[in-house]
Amino acid sequence: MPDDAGGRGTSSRMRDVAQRAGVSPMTVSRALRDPSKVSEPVRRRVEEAVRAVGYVPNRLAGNLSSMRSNVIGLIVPNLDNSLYAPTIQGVSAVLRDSGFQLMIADGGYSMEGEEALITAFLAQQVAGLMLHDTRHTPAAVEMIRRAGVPVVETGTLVPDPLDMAVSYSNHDAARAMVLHLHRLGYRRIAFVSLSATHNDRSRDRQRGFRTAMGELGLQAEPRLMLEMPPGLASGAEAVVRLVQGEAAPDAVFFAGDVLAAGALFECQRRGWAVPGRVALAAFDDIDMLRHVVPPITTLRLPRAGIGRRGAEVLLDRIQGRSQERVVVDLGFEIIQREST
Amino acid sequence: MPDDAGGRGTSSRMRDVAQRAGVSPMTVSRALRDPSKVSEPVRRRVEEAVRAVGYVPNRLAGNLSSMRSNVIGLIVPNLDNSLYAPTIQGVSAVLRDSGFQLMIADGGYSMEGEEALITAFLAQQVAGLMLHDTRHTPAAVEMIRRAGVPVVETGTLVPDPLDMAVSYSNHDAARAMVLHLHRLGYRRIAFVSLSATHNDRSRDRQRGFRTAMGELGLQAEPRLMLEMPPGLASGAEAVVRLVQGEAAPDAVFFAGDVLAAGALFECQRRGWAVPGRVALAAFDDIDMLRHVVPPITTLRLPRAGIGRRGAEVLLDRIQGRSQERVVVDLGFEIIQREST
DNA sequence: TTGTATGCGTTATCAT
DNA sequence: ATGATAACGCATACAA
Repeated sequence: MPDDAGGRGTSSRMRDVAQRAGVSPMTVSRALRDPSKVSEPVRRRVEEAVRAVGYVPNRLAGNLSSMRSNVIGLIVPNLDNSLYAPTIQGVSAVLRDSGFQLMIADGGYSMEGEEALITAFLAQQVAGLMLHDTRHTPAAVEMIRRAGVPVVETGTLVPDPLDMAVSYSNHDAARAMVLHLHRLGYRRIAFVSLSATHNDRSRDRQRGFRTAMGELGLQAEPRLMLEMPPGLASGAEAVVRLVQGEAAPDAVFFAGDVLAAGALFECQRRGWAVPGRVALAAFDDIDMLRHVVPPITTLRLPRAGIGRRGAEVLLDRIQGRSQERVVVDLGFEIIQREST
Repeated sequence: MPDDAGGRGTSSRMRDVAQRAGVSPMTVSRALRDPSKVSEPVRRRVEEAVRAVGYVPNRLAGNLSSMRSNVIGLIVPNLDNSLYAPTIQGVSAVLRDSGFQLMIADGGYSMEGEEALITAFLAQQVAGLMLHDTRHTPAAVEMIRRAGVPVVETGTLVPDPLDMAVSYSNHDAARAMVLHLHRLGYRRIAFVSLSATHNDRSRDRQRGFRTAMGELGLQAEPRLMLEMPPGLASGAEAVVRLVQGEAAPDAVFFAGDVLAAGALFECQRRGWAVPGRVALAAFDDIDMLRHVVPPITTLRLPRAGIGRRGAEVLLDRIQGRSQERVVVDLGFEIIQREST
């Protein structure tokens, strides 16, 4: 239907614009990047020529020539999961009017996967990196160091970030929820999380749980600590196993929103009163947890803020507004609802 | 902590590798891109030199020189919403081992926003574009045509795609659900969707609803057709307004999973039997709908498949395996559950 | 204010 | 099988 006969379009270059405007390519370059550096009539002629030939600058060439880059690379463990949507959205919002573009990939919960992506992103000459994971292969660390690109780690607050960090403490958040449950009167508190093997967030949350239980002089019984695969069904299975087990807990703390929701739905199906039969608490405040019956007590994490602030500190460094290697703790909130 | 004294790292170039291996840069280039074109000993020396200097190729320079690109641009209306997560994941999975990178941005439900992003992506010299929206500004269409980049539109099946299309028919899906509800015995069917003004999917679903009602000889009463903002709360509000209105429906079809879930939770709160007092049907099968009580009847859409297949047809064209301008209908399924 | 020469790091092309 | 040379499209540095 288009009249290009199926062939590849032939995009115009700066030279074409220059000819049409009766100036040199260099003047076109200036007129486009800093109009104030060019006389008014020339500026107008260039603008007109740009429109006339439908000129779209080639940023590859521009970036190569200027030794700069307008691309930010973001690596998350997983894209299927909606968990990172708010973070990505936050990054995207900050980048939108900055002239920077966002390159995204998922590393699949493996350090090797992440390393491959870091290589690819560095090859792409990204101006900065945002990494959700906080554990990396030595090779990845070495590459990043050599390349000298600014990096923000966002998954959890670590004592020794690669470069910068913007996050919250998974350890402290988990600990805080346990203390909260204790204040509410719960004593036999169970903990359900995803596997900690390949996930530093889960690991930190487990540690936080143990820390709190220790502080309270309570037992962190192995029978009451479960690791489950992701998904609503896992939450359902976990709550059944715990409540019907020998050492039934009075509260179950799920280190994941989806797990908690799955557990609640299972309780609804079985007619188990929440929190009468068992109290439920979650980690991460997705909208759903507020609307289910009963609404679920949870931790509100700064997901979108991490994206926004992360992108901001990265741009600050890239654009030379700051040399600092900041570490930002965006904190968390406990949202007490009717499930506890 | 790193010993680079805070300075930008100085990455090695092909020339450095070449010197170390005692060959010309051109030989290094060949050794890296097509090892079979180089002698065995040279290949080994190059590999060793690459490792020794920690060489990471500069794909910007490579792309510029070869007039090719290894970047795919994806524009979705929204990133906050988890709706597009499976699609993005599908694209990402196909691209993972292809050597292509994914650039993502959100256009914010506006054609102007999309146009700006298309410009930015073309400036970035993307090899192909995936657009979720199927309506575009004339300027955007013209730019794409001139650039000659392959494009896949994924939001809904349209009669005249820009280039290629991989999707399902929102119209047919909505129609099918209405016919399904009718077969189940429902006659007063209400329809709740997002605003159709800036969303071609919503518009198609509304049309599908009207088509079906017409075919059934039923009234598509304006009182029973609501447009709501997104969110669980909207679904709750909608179901209350409808059920407590003068013309209470026996079934409400929500053109959105979140709206339907919000409605169900509201029914739970009010003790309204579902489907006794009112039946609920949804559009889009998120995991949650299967686990709530009662599970909600819905349409299963090929979200991930759209991402996968879309990326595949794009790569086929980019890599010259196909010249065809395919249009792929991935269909949909009705999932009958207990809410209807 | 504008233009000229040169280079960014790689690959295409043509030689050897 | 390997190398020399010339682009790719633009921006830096300097000259006019």
